[in-house]
Amino acid sequence: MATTDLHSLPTQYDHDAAQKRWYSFWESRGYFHADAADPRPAYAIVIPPPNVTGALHLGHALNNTLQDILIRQKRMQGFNTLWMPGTDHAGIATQAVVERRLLEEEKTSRHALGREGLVQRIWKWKEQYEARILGQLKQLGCSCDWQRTRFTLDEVCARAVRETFFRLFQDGKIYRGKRLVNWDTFLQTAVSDDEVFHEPVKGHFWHFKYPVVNPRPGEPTHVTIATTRPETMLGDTAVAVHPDPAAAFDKAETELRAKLTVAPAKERSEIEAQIADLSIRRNAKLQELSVLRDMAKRGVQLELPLTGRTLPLVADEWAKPELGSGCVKITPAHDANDYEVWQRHSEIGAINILHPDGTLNDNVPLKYRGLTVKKAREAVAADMEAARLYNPETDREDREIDLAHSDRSKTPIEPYLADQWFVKMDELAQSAMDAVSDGRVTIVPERYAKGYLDWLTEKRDWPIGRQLWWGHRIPVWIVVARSTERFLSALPAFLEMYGVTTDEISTSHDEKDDRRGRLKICTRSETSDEALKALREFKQCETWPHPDVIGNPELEQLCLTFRSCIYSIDQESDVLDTWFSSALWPHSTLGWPEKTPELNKFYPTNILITSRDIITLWVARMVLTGLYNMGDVPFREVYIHPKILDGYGETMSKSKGNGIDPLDVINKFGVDALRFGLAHLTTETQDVRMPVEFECPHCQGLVNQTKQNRQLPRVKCDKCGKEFSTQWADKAEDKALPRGAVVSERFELGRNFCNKLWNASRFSLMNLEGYEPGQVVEQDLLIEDRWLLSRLATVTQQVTDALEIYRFADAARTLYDFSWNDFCSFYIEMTKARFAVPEQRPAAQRMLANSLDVLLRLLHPMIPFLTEEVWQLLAEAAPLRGLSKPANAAESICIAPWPQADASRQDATIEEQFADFQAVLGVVREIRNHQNISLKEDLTFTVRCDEHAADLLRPMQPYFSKMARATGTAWGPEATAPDISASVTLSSQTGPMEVHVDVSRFIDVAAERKRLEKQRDDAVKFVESIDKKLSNKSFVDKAPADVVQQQRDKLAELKGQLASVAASLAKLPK
RNA sequence: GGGCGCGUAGCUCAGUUGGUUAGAGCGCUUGCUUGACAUGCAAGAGGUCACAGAUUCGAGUUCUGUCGCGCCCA
Repeated sequence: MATTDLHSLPTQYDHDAAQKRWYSFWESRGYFHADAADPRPAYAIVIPPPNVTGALHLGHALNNTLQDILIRQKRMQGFNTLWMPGTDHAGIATQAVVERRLLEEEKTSRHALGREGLVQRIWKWKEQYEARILGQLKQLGCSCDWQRTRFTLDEVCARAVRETFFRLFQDGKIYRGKRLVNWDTFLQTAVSDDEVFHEPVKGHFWHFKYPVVNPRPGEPTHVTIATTRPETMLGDTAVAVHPDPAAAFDKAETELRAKLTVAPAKERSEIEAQIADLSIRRNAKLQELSVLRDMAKRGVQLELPLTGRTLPLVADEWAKPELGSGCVKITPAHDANDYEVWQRHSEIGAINILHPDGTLNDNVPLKYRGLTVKKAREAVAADMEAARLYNPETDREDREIDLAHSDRSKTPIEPYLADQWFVKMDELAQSAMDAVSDGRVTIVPERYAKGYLDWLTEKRDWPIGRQLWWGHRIPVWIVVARSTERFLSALPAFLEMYGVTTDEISTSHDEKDDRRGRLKICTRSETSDEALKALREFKQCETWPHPDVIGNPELEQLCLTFRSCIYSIDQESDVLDTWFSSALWPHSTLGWPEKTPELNKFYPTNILITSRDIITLWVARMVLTGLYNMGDVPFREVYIHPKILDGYGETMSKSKGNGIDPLDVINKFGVDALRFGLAHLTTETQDVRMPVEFECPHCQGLVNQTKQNRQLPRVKCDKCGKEFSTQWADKAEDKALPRGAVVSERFELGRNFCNKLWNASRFSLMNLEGYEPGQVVEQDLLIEDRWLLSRLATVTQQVTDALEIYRFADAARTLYDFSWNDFCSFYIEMTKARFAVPEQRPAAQRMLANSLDVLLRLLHPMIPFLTEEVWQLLAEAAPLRGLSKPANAAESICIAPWPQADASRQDATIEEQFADFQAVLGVVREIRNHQNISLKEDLTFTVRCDEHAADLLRPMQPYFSKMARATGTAWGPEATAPDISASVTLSSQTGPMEVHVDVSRFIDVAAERKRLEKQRDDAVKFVESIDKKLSNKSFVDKAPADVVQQQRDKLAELKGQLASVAASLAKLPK
């Protein structure tokens, strides 16, 4: 490597240059690659695969920075370290994005392109975004093993998905049933509960009358029901009334009374009013509801208006006597609660009234078919009015309705009865609960374990099918057979001809949701799919014999059997939910189901780092599939990191316009600053607020981002008045303006810190000229050296410990304080003079090179680029380093050993000496400032203290001169104050010390009086508070003796201090 | 409705088992073109720790309640 002129390094850290230089260096040396054969103990993390829908945001930057910090530290600690990278195909999100672009840019649709065509287009999108995402991770400095990069839809993951599905199927844990799903009528797919958000919209509450068929005398002729969705009446299959209305009223009243007893005063009147209302209702309704209940028991039918159908009145607890009319219409195919009623009264049936696109289907009367929900609603209301079963004047209330919307298409969700694939969760969920309950998996912070367990406790079956094209196709064929027996007996021989053994398929036809003769065949491999494709072709071909069977009588015979014994055979068209494939991520990426050396070495991984919103969706499912497939948990620990919010406490998102692009931060502050800033804010408290600013591209001024301006395509700078564009710029005239980056001042801390380190390094490097390695013996070490080594030992231990328990902020803050205060402000300042003294220079150089070396290594996981930059420069100046046995430094800091805390260096006396020194130094500086004495003026001072303290302070003399331009003229119990002095009494570990600075040449009497009076007032207050404590008998009796003694000592000291302040005041000229 | 969390300096946050007069960064004030660093140096102002009670000799810290904010689940 070319030698660098160490005297010409820039005074500001050039982050761009370092970032460009070192990433490729690390990669080319293969430092990030893990070898399964490497015998060192393993340390592995799998990345939470970012989805290929878009680019990375600040949350990803945080998530990945934390992983990289651990990975880099563990690599330095000598582990065989693997960080497994990859991306997620994000089925619905990605398909939706690509479809939207097809529509916007090419005015075409998936239907025009076809399944293959669309999937090809999405692959193209994926290639583009994957490259971008992986590039971003590299810019962040992530030390992933890129050779192993996986994608949830690639062939390795696909094999794991297929094998898992097959095993679950074979185990009877996969079934298909009719279930109510959240139907997105725009995307025409089911979406999971997690992909749904609720938003209140203005709507109405409608009251309809349904006539009773043949009521007996005295019985009601009509039943009134209420609904927010009138059109769903066309799918009603029952009306429910409570089976025991009297008991229901009692129960409601008891609950209200219980609430009343514990309610705060101001809520009582409201609850009392509710109880009164209930009582009135009871009197008015109970009679009628009891009659209706009896009618229901008798099997009375109601007329369903507009349809010509009748439906039963049923007794079910879902009907709440205390609400509305007390009766409720039941639409099992379009309402979750009604669906439950159907489960209890299977005879009522369910009628789906919607097409997948949200228009009404053929299960409704002709005149409503094809109408949208909105149009149908109007039509139903009008027709009910015409039938005099509804009066818009009296039977319609305005109401705010909490309506479910699809997260992906932003359109209202329709509850919809559809065929759906499920995984039975009973045993699987239990296994995942056990793993956390018994500590095989630890969740940090601990409180998140509760949500995890609560969610799993419900053991809700996992809906895994999606009506999409982008994803792993469900490996199942559906056969509708005339004779299942004949089909199944012929199948093995057929498969054998295609090289498929019977253990490659699994069949099932015993689910209650399957019609008779309907058979599911799950295929384990592509080969079995090929065989079944051929079978389908033989079944469907119109001219027989098919050319492929000619000359093969055995095959022909089998095919003839199939042609006669089955109606159809089709491949399932649904794909699997993306979470099904990401659930396998920790073992699929390592090659499962093959027994690879990687699995053997790196599974279970050590830790998973993720955000709290996917603990259930992802973490829980990884645990249960890991246990199911591998028989062991996927990771030992889960660390949940904070969420970054904007200045208003809102989550950052692209659609709100309040998100930060990490690249903007990297460009402005450098990636090391970004990483350090992120680590610094990763405390145990969760949400982190980050006020966001636009950076004006004209004047670099910062413009606060507000709820108003964050949605605008152009923003006017309030500093220079010029305009710039934002992410919303769409029109050409807006786009023509220069773009204003979105950043946060919170990264200045990291930028300033990096610059500080850079300059400390620069100073060190400039002073290493002529460095020669050599042993540093104890006599070579000066006070500041021993102090620094003591501090360094402590800091090394603290940082190591903090990272061990994921206290990232503690580690960052410890390093920040040590680097800035101890290393820069004191050590470097104190040691500076030695470089000019030839006999002191070699030891000072060795000491400086060594301590910088250790500090760089401690900082490397957080700020990898700067530390590598300096490490390489240091290698030029001082290739052999170390105090006792200088040795060649590692060729890269990436692979340098993590520092060991040397406890023998921890020296209490030195630290005490330093504390005293710093305290006295502070006094001198304080007085210089208060007296407004220029730094050009020399000062003298005396210190009155005990001999011990004097012995510690005397050797520090040169440093007072160097760092405060002041000379101590007397130390010890006999030291006296100069005639005209400014004084401070302070308490140190060794006892009280009086510092008197001679200000005879400068005295500003008024300023000094002010200062002393403040000191006196503070001390008086303090004395009072301690006096109060000590005169409290129970404090003296009950508090531990050492605490009491401490207060007594303090009081004595304060009194001394007060006397000395009073004396100083008295001495001041009037 | 249930669960989890938060409320500490103008802003963003620390504060580990209760024990000196509660800390940091930014911002603000004053003074410094100090031979590493103005992205810097030195000094300073600024807090009834949301509110009310309880426990305790002692509470920012423990408990209960109230208010405000956020998130998750139903």
